[in-house]
Amino acid sequence: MGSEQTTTGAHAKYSFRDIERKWQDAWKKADIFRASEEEGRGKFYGLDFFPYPSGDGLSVGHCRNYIPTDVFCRYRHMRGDNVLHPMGWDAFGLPAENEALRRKSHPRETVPKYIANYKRQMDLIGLSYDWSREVNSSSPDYYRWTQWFFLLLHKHALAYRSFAPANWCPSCSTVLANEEVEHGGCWRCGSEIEKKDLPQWFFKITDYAERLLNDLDTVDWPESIKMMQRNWIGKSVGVEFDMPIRGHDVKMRVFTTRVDTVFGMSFAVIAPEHPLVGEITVADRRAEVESYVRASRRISEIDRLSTERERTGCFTGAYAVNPVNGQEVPVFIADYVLLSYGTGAIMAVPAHDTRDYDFAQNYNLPVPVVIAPAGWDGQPLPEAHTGPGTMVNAGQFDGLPNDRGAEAIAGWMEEHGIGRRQTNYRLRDWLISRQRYWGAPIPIVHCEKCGEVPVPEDQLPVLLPEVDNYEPPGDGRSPLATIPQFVDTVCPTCGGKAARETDTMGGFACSSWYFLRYADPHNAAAPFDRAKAEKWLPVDLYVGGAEHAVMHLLYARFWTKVMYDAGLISFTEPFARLKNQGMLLAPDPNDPSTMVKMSKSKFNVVTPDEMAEKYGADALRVYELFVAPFEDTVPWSEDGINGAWRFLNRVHRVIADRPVAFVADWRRTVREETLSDEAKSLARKTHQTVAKVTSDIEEFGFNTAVSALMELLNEIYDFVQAKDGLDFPCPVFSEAVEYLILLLAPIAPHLADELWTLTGHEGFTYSAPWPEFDPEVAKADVVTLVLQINGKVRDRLSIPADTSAADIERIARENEKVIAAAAGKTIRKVITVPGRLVNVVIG
RNA sequence: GGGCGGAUGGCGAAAUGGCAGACGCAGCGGACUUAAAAUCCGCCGGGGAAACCCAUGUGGGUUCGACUCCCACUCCGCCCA
Repeated sequence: MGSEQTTTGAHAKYSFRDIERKWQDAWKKADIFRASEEEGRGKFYGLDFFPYPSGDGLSVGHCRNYIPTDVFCRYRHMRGDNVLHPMGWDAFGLPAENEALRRKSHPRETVPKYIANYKRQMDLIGLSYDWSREVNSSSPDYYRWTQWFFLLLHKHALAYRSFAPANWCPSCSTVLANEEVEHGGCWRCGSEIEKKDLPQWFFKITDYAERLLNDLDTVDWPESIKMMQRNWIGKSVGVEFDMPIRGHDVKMRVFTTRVDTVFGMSFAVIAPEHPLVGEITVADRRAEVESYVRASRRISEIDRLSTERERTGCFTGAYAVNPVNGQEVPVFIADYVLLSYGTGAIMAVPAHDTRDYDFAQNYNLPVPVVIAPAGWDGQPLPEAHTGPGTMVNAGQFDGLPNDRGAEAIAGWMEEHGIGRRQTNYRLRDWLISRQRYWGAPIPIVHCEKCGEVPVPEDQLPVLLPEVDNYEPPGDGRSPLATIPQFVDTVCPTCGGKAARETDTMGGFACSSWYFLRYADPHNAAAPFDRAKAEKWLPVDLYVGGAEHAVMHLLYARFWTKVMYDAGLISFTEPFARLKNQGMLLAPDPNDPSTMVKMSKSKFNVVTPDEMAEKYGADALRVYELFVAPFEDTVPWSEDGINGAWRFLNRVHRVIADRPVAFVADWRRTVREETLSDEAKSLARKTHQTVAKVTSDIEEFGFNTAVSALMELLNEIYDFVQAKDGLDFPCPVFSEAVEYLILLLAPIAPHLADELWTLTGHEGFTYSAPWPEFDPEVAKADVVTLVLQINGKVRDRLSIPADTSAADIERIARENEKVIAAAAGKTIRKVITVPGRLVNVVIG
C-alpha cells in the first residue's frame, strides 16, 4: 500500500511526502507563481469559480475543479505566456452566514479560520496560485468597491427600490432573487418560499436582456449553459392586445405569440388570481368561481402546468370581445394560466394549441380552424394543429401562409390601434437586498426631506458594524435595523436627520466583479486600474460547476456590460471560455449500493488531505484527471488512485534506477545515430505523445492525455527491456525521458521537478519550455492496412505508410483471400483509405 | 410537461464514418520470495474444434462500411417549469 514507503531495496517507492513538501517550499521561496507582466509574452488568465470557504474544507470533489485549471495554467506558462492564476474568497453572503449560525459562532471568526484551511489544502495539492493577489469579498477594502458599483448602478438608474411581493425564505429570514429559488424552495436551505410584500432593492437586469441574449453567441461556453441562459431570459416575440369585457368598463389585456390564430379564438382564459376576476364574475357564478380560486391556490405551479393533468376551469359568466372580428367569447378562469407569465390572461384557440384544445373538449367549446394543415379536408381536427398551414376563416388574411399571416395581422392591429407588437422576457429584475447581517451594506441613506440619497463615494465603505448578535430578527427587517448607532446618521445632502438603509447586498453582488479585482487587487483609489484590467481581462478560461448557469454567470455578464457602458472597460463579456467539471460521487453510507454527490451532509466525504498523506498530491492529481472525461460525473474509487500512484512510481523508477542511461546532450546525436527498430519506434512514440498530450490539454482531454503518457511509459519499459535493462548512455531513451518529465510537469509537478533535477537540469519545470514535436519523427513508416471484403475485416497487412491508393488496390486485388472470395463473382468496387484500409466489394 | 446530455467488458473508459474495447482498475495464471507485500511476465466481451459468427440500450434507415449520421422508442442524469 501507498502508506508504506521504502527508500532502499530493489523496488523503492519514491518518497512523495518529502518530495512534495520540498518542492512546495522551493516554489514558494522562489515565488514562481507570481503573475509576471513581462513584455513580449502572451497573456493567459485562468480562473476558478469564486469559492465560499466552508468549515468542512475541501473534498476531493472540489479538486475536480481546481486541478484541471491548474494543469492548464501550468501548461500555458510552459508555452511562454504570462499567467494570472489567482484565488480568493466569496466570504460574504448566505452560505457563510448560515454556517456560522449553525455552528453558533460568528462569521468574523469562522471565515478567516476556514480560509486558512482552504489555503493549506490548496497548497497541499500543489495548486499554482498567485497568493499575492488573494481577495476576500468580506474585507472592507473589497466591499468598499462592491458598494461603489452599487452606486454606479444607482447613478445609471439601474438600481431602484420598489414594493413588491418577493420570495421570502422563512428559515433564512430573507428575501431571495428569482434565480435563488429552486423547485419552489430556498437554494441554501430548501425551505418552501413564501411571497411577502416588502420594499426591496432591484438591479435592472431586464434592460440588458437583449444584449445578454445576443452576446452568448460570442463566447466559447458549453452549449448547454448557453441554452439555460437563453431559456432563463426567455424571450418571446408576439402581440399584446386588449379585449373589452361586455357590460364592463374594463379591458382584459392578453399576450400571444400566435397572433396568426387570433380569428380562431373561441374563449378566453384568465388566471384565477388575476385582479379582474372579482370584477367581471357575474353574481350567480361567484360562489363557484371563488371555490375554484381557492382550490387552485393549493396546487403548485409545477402541477398546474403539467400536461398530464386534466384541464379544469370555471366560467365567470363574463364575455370578452375579440377585437379583430367583434365576436364575443366566454371568459373562463383556469389554473393552467399563470398570473406571473405574460399578462396573466390568454386568448384561447383550441384548434391550434394543445392545452386550449384539451380544455375545449372538456367544456364543449367550439374548435374553429383558422390554420389549415396541408391537405385539410375541412373536417374537424382530431387534435390541435400547432404546425404551419394556410390561413382560413380569417377575413382578409385568408390564403396567406400562417407565418406571413402573423406579420400581416400584427401590422394591421398596430395600424388600427387594436394591439401592438411586444417582446416579452421571462427574466425579472435582480432582487439584490437581503435582510441579513453578513453582507455589504447598501450605501444609501433615507432622508425625510431628500428621500433616497446615495452615500458619497469618499465616505465609502459603509462599514458593517461589529456586533455579537447578528441573527435575523425574523420580522422582515435586517439585523442592522436593530442597531441605532448604525441606523442613525445625517443626510449627506441636507445634513438633517436621516436613517441608513439596513439591508445588505446578496453575495452575488460581490462575485459579479471579483475577476476584475484580481488584475489590480491592492488598488485603494479605484476598483481596478483600467490598463491593468485591459492587460489581463477577459478571463481566458473559467472553470466551475454547472449549478451557477443562471445565477453568478448571468449577473457577472450583466455587471460587465454595465461597466462597459460606463466606460470602465473595453470588453463586454467577462469569460471568453467556460468549462464545467463533472461531479464526484461517493457511496451513500445509508445505502452503499447507490452513489450520491460527495458532501459533508451525506457523510461520505473523502478529503485531499488523507489522499495526499496516503498516495501523494501528484497521485491525487493524476487520478482525478485520468478517471473520466473532465465534464463527466464519476464515482470516487480508492483503487483508482492506487493505480495512479503505481504509474508515478514506474515513472520515477525507470529514471532513478538507471542513472547512466540519461545523457544531458542527447540532442547532439539523437537524430544522427543509426537507429535500431526499437529506438526508432521509441522516438516515434515520444513525438506522437508530445503531439497528443498537447492537443488533449488544449481540448480539456486530460484523461486521454494521462493515458498517452502511460502508453509512452510502457513503451519506454519495453525499450529498456529490449536493451537488457539499459545500463549505458542512450540518447533516444534520454529524449523520451526528458519529454515525459516535461509533459508530466503540469499534471504531477512535484515529481516532475524532482526528476528534472535528478536528470541534471537547473530550475523548475514550470519555467522550462514545453516540448515541440517533430512531425518527421512522429510519422510511422510502416502501417497496418486493414483488408475488408464487403465491409468485414478479412486480413491485416503491413505496408509502407506512403503506399499510394493505386498500389493499395493492386495489393488488395492480388490478395489470396480476395481472389478466393471473388471466384465466380465480380469485384464491383474497391474503396481505399490510404494508410488505413481497403474494402473490396464483391457481388 | 419542456430543454439539454448520456447509455460501449465485472468497473472507469478509448475510438477525424474505416481493425470496437486504447489506457487504467478489478480478476485469473506464472516468475521472484520460507511466506506475504511490492515488482516483473502473460491472459482477460460472448459463442465455436476451427473457418468464422455474435456484440457498443431497443427497433428501423442512410452508406462499400455506423459506437459515430438520420428517424422512432426505452431507461438514466442535469436544468427549467
